[in-house]
Amino acid sequence: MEAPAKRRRTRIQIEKRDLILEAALDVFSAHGFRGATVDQIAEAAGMSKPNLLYYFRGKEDIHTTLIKRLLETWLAPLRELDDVGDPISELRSYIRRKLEMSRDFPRESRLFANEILQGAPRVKPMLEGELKSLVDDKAEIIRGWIRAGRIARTDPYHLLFAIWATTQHYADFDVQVRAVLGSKGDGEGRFEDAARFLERLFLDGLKPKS
Amino acid sequence: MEAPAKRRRTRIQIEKRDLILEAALDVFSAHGFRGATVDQIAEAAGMSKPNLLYYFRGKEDIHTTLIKRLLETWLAPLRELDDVGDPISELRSYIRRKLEMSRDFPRESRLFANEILQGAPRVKPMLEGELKSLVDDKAEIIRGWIRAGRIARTDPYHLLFAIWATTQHYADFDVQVRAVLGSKGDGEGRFEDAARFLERLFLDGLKPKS
DNA sequence: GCATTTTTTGACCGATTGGACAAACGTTAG
DNA sequence: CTAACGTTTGTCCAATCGGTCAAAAAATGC
Repeated sequence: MEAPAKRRRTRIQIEKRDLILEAALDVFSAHGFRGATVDQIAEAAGMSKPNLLYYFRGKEDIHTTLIKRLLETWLAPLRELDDVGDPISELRSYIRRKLEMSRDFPRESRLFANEILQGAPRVKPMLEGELKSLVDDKAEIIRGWIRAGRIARTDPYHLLFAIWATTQHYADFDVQVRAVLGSKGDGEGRFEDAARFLERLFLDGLKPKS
Repeated sequence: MEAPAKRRRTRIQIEKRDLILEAALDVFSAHGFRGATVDQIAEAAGMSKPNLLYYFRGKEDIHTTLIKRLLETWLAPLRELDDVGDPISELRSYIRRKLEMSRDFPRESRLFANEILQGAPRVKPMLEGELKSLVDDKAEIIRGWIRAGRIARTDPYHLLFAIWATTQHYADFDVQVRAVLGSKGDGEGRFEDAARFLERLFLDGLKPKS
């Protein structure tokens, strides 16, 4: 039979594809796209290379499938940001969720960082389309908060950039963070310290002047 | 004669080595170490591959030379941070200099980011040694400012992480920043906006409570 | 000038890469 | 049991990789 392109998927096909994507996430996030080899992924998934290529059309196919999946969970926290609640606690929980994602899904963060660093050859359209319009929406919400005097005057876009940068830093630059903190950064305490620090940094500076 | 290992360098050797390093910075920062090929670097430098390999022992040699050079300029701004002046203006100029480096040396920033993302295989010792002790020193200075009540109470390490993350973000995630800002981010105005935003973010939140 | 040294290159090499393929093996429905 | 379909693998291939080498070309010193 033909490779599983558009056809109905078997139970085995679903399981094996998941297994491969899990292994590929390990390898791609650790070595980048060019640095990763199909053999490495196959071995990490516990199967032979031709077997792996029975489930995916090729290296590129695995990578794009992985990134497509990642983007959904990656943008979820931002989607939840809305103006029904208190602005400060909305932003607080957004920062916290982003930091938790760096702690719980560092491989996904590094995979994304790698893609952007290389010039986003495979996701540029999504950045300019879906991401941009989502950010535009949320920036308008934040501007509304500013107009209503509920948070301090600030640039919504650069605010979001700063939140992304600071939270993802703990996943993407993990080696450096650990190296600098030394034994202090060994457990998971560095994430709690970071949470405390970032909350103070962003929120104390965003409260409306009283 | 043998390749230029320890021997005295000719005028041509100095010029060509610089030319190669310049080309290699382009290629490595755009594709990462594994993603870059010696042929690409040679072509970017306008010479044949064997000619390039006459000036450097190999791909690895080019990369380490490049990173060694980069680290000096990269840590310079942090070295200048001392406690002779006003804490707030010291931090302000540190943030500004780091942001200017992202604007003026984005390739260097991406080269470094790439290295860290891959687990810092070539600079881990430097991170745990030189960088850590430098940061420890500066953290002690910041703690002194806090004890003296000259800036607000905060975690010096995570403060530095946040400054690194936010400023380097504009170089490392440049494609994403441009995509989200759209036409607004076309010129160099985004750096001025970022400078204004970051200054407010860090310094308004760090002023001692009055 | 000429001899020596430095620089440049075309041709080549072994290793690794992503991928193709057909044959073998398992599984399942009648 | 058996035919049909799904799964797995050993083997192979062309392309690309980093790097070598000897010989030609250019520069340099006298």
